[in-house]
This record gives sequence, C-alpha cells and structure tokens, in this order.
Amino acid sequence: MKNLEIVKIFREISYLLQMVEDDPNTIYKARAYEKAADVIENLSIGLEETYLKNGIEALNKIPSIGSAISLKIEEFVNSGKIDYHDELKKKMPIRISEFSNMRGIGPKTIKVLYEKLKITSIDELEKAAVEGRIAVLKGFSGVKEKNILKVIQLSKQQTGRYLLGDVYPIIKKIESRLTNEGGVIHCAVVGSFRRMKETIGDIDILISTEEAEKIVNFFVNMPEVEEIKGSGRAKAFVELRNGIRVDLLVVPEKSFGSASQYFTGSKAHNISLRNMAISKGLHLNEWGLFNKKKKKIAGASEKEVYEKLDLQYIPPELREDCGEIDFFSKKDTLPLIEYSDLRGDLQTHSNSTDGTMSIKDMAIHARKKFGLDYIAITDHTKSLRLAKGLDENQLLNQINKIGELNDNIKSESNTKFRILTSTEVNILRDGTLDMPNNILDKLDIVGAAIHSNFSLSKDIQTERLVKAAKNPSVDILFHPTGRLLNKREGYLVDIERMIDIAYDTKTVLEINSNYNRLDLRDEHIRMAVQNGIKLAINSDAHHPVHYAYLLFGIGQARRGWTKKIDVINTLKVDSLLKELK
DNA sequence: GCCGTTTTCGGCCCGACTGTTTTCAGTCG
Repeated sequence: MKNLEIVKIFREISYLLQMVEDDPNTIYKARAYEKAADVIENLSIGLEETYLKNGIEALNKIPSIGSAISLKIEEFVNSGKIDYHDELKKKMPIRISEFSNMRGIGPKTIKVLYEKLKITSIDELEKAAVEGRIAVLKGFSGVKEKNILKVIQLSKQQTGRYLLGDVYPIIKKIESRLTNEGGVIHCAVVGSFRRMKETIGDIDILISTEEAEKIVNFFVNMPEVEEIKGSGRAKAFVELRNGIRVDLLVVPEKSFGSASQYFTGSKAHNISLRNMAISKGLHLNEWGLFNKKKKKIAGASEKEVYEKLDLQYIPPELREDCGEIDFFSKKDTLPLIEYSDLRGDLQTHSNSTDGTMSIKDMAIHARKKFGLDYIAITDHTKSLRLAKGLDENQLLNQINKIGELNDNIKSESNTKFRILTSTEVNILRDGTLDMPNNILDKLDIVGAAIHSNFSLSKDIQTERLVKAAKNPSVDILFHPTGRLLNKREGYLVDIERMIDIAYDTKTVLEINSNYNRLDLRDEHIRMAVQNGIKLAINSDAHHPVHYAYLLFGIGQARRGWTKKIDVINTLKVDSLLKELK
C-alpha cells in the first residue's frame, strides 16, 4: 500500500511550505497538501492500483486531489519519489518527523531556530536549550526554552494512541464523577471516543454549567491528574498519571448542542460543516449557529444544528467527512445497526480449549447478563496446538454435550436460549482446513480462521482465504485480516478480491469485536456492505466479561455504515440458520 | 493547491489559550 507513504510525503510538503515561504497565501497551499493527506489516509482504495487501472483521471476524481497533486501521485507511483518534495527538503534540511509530533512547537518556531541556530534535529535542539542559546533569541524567553526541553522529554516517551477498549474504563469513571458533581447540568465524553474510533489520542470532555470556574477547578484537581497543561475560563487541559491527556470544554446549557457537535469532530467533518454554513450565509462555531445579523438560530441540541443546515442528524460514528454530509443532505435514510440490535454471538470459546469457563457458564452469562438469545461455541481445532485444539472425536463429543445442555436449558428455564454447535476451524497453509467436511457438516455453523503463516505474499495469502471461502462447509471467515492493533499489521490480503469471493460464495465476514483486533476495520466494512456482503459481529469471548466487547464491534460496524439487515446475528436463530450457505 | 447554489478567480473554519508582542503570532483541536 503506497497510500501511507504518500500521506507522509504530503504532510512533509505541507510542513516545509510553512517554513520556506513567507508569502501569506502559502498557508492555503500547505493546507491543500494537508487536506489531501487526510483524505488519502482514510481512503479504502489503493492510489497505486487506482492509477494503474484507471489512470490519472481517476485520481483527479478523489475529493481534494486536483491536477497538481494527482501529477505528484503519478510521479511517486512511477519513480518512488516526488521532486518537489526533494527540492523543499534541500531548502530546509531538517528532520521533520522528529519535530512534527512535538506539541506546541510548530513550523514557524522551527524555522526561526534553523535560521538563527542551524538546528536540524531534536538532539541539536535539546543541546541548544540546555546551553541557554534559545532564551536569548528575540521572541523567545527562559519560559519557552524550558517548555521546549519539557516537550522533548515527552516526545521521547511518546506512547502514541491508546486502544479504545484500554481507556474505556477510566473514561467511564471520570465521566461518572463529573456527571455527579454539583453544578454540572450535562456531561458528555466527546471527541474520537464518541465517534468510536479504534484508537484514541486524548479524551475530550464537554460540560454544561452556569458555574464554569468552579467546574474547571474541580476538573484540574481530580485525583488522576498528574499535571495541569493549561486552564482558562472555558477550557482546561490536563495530563493524567497514566499519561493520557484530557481536554475539558465548559459551556452554558444553551450551547451544549453546538459545543457537542464542535468537540465531537472530526476536524474534517467540522470544517465541511462550517463551509456549508457559510454557503448558506450562516456562521457556525462552538457557541451556536448564527445568521447574518449574528442572531443565534440553533445551539441547544446537535439535532437542531444539523436541521438548520438542512441536514438530517448525523450519527457521531459517521462524522469523518467521508461522504456523510452529502448523504444526509438528501432524504434517504440509513437504518444503521443500533447498540441493542444483536441477538446472538457467533464466536465464543469454552475451557474445552483456550477459554476459561465451561460452555454452560458461557451460556448463562450470555443470556442473563447480556440478554443474548444464542451463542455459538467456536473452540479451536487440532492443528492449533497452543490452544489445545479439538480433534474429530472431541468435537463430536462436544456436539452431543451441547445437545444435552440445550435440552436442560429448555426444561429448566423455559427460555428459548440456544447454544449452537460450531468451531473456529484452522485454515492451513494451502487453504484447506484441518477438519474434514463430513464432521464440519454436523455443526450448526462453521467459522474459519488463519492462525499461522502470516508472512505469505499477498497473492498466495488471498488465494488461501479464497479457497477457504469456497469450501461449502465454511459459513464465516473470522478476523479476516489478522491484524492486532498497535502490535501487528496483519497478513497481506487483497480485500477487494476477498469481498468478491465472499459475495459469490455467500460467505459471511466477521467483525471481531475484541478491541485489540476490530477486524474487519471500518473502511473495509463499508466496502463489504456496499457490495452486499453479510457480516457477523462477534465478541471472540474467552471469558464471560468479554461479551462486553460487542459494544466495540457494533461501534466499528456503524463507522462502516452497517445497517441492521447487513448483520446476520441480529436475526432470530432460526432465520439465521436459514441464511447460511 | 483546491474548488464552485453568489465565484474558472479569489476565496479558503474558527475560537481559545499561551507567551511577553501592550495588540498579536503561533499553535491547537
């Protein structure tokens, strides 16, 4: 995938332009490259493939990519570099990647430091600050010099983005405390958390109150706070002991909707929305939507803000400026899957293999604590030795055992809860399965997954999955790309071909809800749904508490524009079984 | 450099906070 390489180059061009040029109009050129980088980063198609297949005109059709930038993409595909980028680097030979993630120090500051002190790297910057050569510069001071040293320390221990599931508990704890504090009218955690992004850079909290000063003070003095980064009348920024940054915005209740819209983002969505307001002669900011006479016409609720812009309410998970504004300006409706729509879970594990609870306990928790109507027990098969995978006889025994359990459930509790017989059958290197079809066909439902040989070439890996999908016994492909967030890229797979084959063979693709996986990812989900693929949202629970992960899977599904009807485990169990191959 | 329901030229999101510039530039979200 060349996309991310191009993104990096365009970001560098943007940064360098802000340093090299003094013309005030250059900032717009820089922003154009930045915007193009943002768009490419969220693209589900490959630029190289698009160009090779349909030429430069196809690149030109991508929003924010015009004639000049598409030429640069063409140049990169053909030669692996962009001359314009190299020229800019010659003019300003600094290590941009070292500076670009230093909070509070931007291109203008770096430019002065390069011109006055010939600083080109973090090491040189640190040395200059330690020696006191920065404080004496015009426009700088001892305070700023100290701040630079602090930011350098921080950037050295950069933790990057946090997994949604990792920060979820602490976010809920802080939200609950703030909600219950006297004077707080409404409290909402917004930002990328509310958009259910798979990773979170920081935590954004919005509060409506008439006692702003008191609330800001309460916030910056919470026990988790390690350091106050900044604090004003309407905003405060802190860093927690675990390193996460939390931003607070405080507004009056009558602005809660517009502030919520503004603070939820994404940034790109907000910019598009504000442009839309301008085109209607209106003005949008966090305090409200205003007309030409500066009279406020919306702001108390988000719904009101969107409606006054002639839009339907846009769910937070969709606010990425990826076509949602256009879509919701029309009368079409999008019956997105809701967080309460799942009736069952089609990947769960018991202590027969690498789970930690009995089948019966997994079932009881699913029914009583999570309100599910059915689960499939998908223990691993024999070739996954690490997980004590089941062989043919063990699997046949499990089928009998589940039959008995189902009978017991029926007679004991008079409920319709059902345990489905299933397995997570291992896909071998050549695409065959480690369990014969005559055994698999005795199961209610079959999931197949790759657990080995991750480094095969894209073609071979894709054919391996294609072969599994073509197997008439396989109903679902589990965690289809094998990625582990922040840990492992996943194996190479031609996602478009996989979607084609899934369609032809009626194979369901999984959205694995384990927050370390979230696989399929959002753009691929959207591509699958657009192509009529059916999905299953599963927890991959190895313990009953893991059923809670379904929340993250549904969030991811919504980010991929998934409708309730796209997801087979929103069906009643009988209808579900009829839907399968 | 991109883009078009006022525009193929002339616009380009917008407000808060910080620091030291007593009026604003830089940076961020």
